Amino acid sequence: MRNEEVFSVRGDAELTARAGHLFESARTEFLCAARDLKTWSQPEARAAVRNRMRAADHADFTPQKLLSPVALADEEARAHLWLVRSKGALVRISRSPLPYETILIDRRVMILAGQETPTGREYTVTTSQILVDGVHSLFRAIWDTAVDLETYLRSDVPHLDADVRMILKALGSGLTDESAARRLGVSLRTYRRRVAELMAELDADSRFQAGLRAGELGLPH
Amino acid sequence: MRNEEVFSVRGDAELTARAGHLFESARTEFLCAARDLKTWSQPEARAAVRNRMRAADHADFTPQKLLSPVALADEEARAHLWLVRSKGALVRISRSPLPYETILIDRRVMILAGQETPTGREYTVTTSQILVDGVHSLFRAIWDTAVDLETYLRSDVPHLDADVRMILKALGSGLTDESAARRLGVSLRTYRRRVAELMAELDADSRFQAGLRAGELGLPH
DNA sequence: GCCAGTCTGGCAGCAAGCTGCCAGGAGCTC
DNA sequence: GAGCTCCTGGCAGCTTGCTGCCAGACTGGC
Repeated sequence: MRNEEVFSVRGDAELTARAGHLFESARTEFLCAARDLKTWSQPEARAAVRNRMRAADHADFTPQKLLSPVALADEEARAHLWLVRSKGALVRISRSPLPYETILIDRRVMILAGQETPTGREYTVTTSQILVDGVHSLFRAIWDTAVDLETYLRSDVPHLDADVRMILKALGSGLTDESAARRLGVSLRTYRRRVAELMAELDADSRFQAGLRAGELGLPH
Repeated sequence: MRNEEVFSVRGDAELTARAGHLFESARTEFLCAARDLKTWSQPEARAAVRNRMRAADHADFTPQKLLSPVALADEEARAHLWLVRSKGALVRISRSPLPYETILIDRRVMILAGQETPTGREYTVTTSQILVDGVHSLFRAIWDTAVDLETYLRSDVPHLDADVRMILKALGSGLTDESAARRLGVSLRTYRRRVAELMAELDADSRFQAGLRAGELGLPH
């Protein structure tokens, strides 16, 4: 393998210096997987992608951002994501943590970020076609099972809420309302009220649809 | 980056020669993502893993195989998977194609397979920690959303069946049985019969549960 | 205290879903 | 054609789910 196909840099400055042009060179595809929005914060890279966005007609250049749910933790982050989205990027949320950030450009270049260290984050840049293709297919696999930002937010219900989880669990276990209500120690009326609320939150017209949504979002987890 | 951290080989013989010892060296983790069972067919590698399995106490060494649904196409493949599973490996099925095969050993070594060529398949082997960690986290993400072999087979229904898809779609769209039956041009009785059959196939007691299963399995796709 | 707001559970009635039964019809073999 | 199987759809009766309405209970503020 030719040595120049893989190299590492340490710190954002060095990354910008040695790989900044790669961001500019994006032509058809810009895939980004990250835990949150902090990693790719180098202004230069952002600017490069922004320029690219401006220049391109969006039909053939749509960045795709794949994030874990923690990226939605604060309002600022959400606002930024909506902005990104409004500019034509696709944003999806994966259930998994994605601790190591990844960027794929035009199925040609891959940039992987390592852990933060005192001397700066280390990045590995590669153009090895096998490595890029392999990671590309993994990215696609996660992308396919991730849910769209809008869908995610629309049903980003308080599922931390223990009550709702109980209802979901009861529904998912296939009990009748009567047994479920008894098991949860509430009246039939209240149980059904809860179910109706849950269905409203999931924007579902039927229980089947509610189950479907819940399953798609992986809610019982 | 030190050059020896990444190298490529062409053909199974060369892979075995230069990386065979890595298979033997697996101590705690052996992750494998593949489209089907044909790729990692080199007897030497298989034997190495088998040896490893025999030697280890299974509590701290469980290979994890992640496959796409096409791996279940024929009976022979299914039988093999059951065998693998009975020996302690975990097998999961991902909805995505996974065209490029990946092996991760002890979070230390990664082997990616490229496309088949006339002179043999090309493999890239790397021990770069950043690359390995990055791919490892992507693998984990897919693994988390993939379904267990048993679960998959239990409900590996003929969803290729256009009829069933229609029913699912109708249910998923939140129509009442009456509208759905009208839309599908069947009687209410028949529609409900179909729904009941579907529920039986999904092993569901309630429509919610059926929806949940369907959602988990990504059936509307 | 009194008032407002929120949550609960019973009741009642309707809508939706489920299923056993049976009558037809299509396609098949003999 | 007779006999058979498989599928369909109507009917009927039952269960389950859904929801509006109202009464009671609790909380917090004034």
